[in-house]
Amino acid sequence: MTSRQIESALSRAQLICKIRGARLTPLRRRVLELILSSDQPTGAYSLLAELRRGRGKLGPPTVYRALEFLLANKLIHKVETSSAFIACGDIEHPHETQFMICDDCGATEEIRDDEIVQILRRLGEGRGFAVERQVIEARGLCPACRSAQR
Amino acid sequence: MTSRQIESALSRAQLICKIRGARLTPLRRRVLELILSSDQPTGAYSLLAELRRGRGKLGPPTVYRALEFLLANKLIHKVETSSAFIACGDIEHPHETQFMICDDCGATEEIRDDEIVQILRRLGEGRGFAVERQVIEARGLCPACRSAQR
DNA sequence: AATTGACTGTTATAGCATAACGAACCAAGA
DNA sequence: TCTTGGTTCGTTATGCTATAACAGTCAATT
Repeated sequence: MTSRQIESALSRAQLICKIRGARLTPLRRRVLELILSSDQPTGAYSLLAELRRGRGKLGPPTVYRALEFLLANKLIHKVETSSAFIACGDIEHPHETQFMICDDCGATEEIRDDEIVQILRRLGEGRGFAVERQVIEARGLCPACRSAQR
Repeated sequence: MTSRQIESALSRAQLICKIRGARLTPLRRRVLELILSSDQPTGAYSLLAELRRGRGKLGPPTVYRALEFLLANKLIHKVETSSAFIACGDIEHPHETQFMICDDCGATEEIRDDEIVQILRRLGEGRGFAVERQVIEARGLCPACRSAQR
């Protein structure tokens, strides 16, 4: 992502928060910026290390609280199988998301397929479950690592 | 699960391992037994505590290695969003699996839908990904906790 | 100025997982 | 039988992920 694109994403996030009455504080904005700046999912402690470069000694709760806010406002997603965080690709339209993750290089692609979301929801309903959140992640090899292996 | 059912499952696991040339040692068998005995997913450290009751002081690697073996032989599944382990419902037929998990009581139901598996695989293929493993978990409220809330 | 509520800082701790090394065990061939 | 090599297990130490609990800060409102 270019720094121009990052600025744009931050501005849009700021606007969305304003509309919702949520406060994208400097700390939260900074964490979002760090996540946007990385094209790979980022771990909480890696973010913490970056934060410390600018703000001195901070504890894990500082970054985890910021992440909690960003997740609640659907500005980022958590990749469960990597315990890492990635910027949401379309913050204007909150959505369930799916990930393809390369076991080799860690490349993580956000995909968005409504059919699979509907099917999983129906599977839940059929059993009386009220599905609140879906975690759908496929692990394997990305195209680049596939060719490299041959 | 009744103790008769547990015995049956253990025998079948033993047979499957024998056929495969895999060794279901006393330790691994004991860990599987503990997992079978619980109808909820069980955490590694909880298993460790149980093991210690019979065998004295043991370290985490002991139980994690046993879990690794049981996972590799598809005798158990890992519930990623709970960091916990649950017995496989059909060890004779290895399969991708999905889970419905209650955020309230932790009840976890293994479901098995081929359609969703195929769709996710195709989503991967369409992007050049070779999908090796699928994690599909729906979190929400189980029927019992739904009624209790009203 | 005082109060309230949200946000952040700080310390401590809990929970999950693996690295590294050595001992015990076991199977297979010399 | 003896050795050899591989697998399994015990043990210690450590690393990574996440949260509890409490104190300080700040802004907006009363």
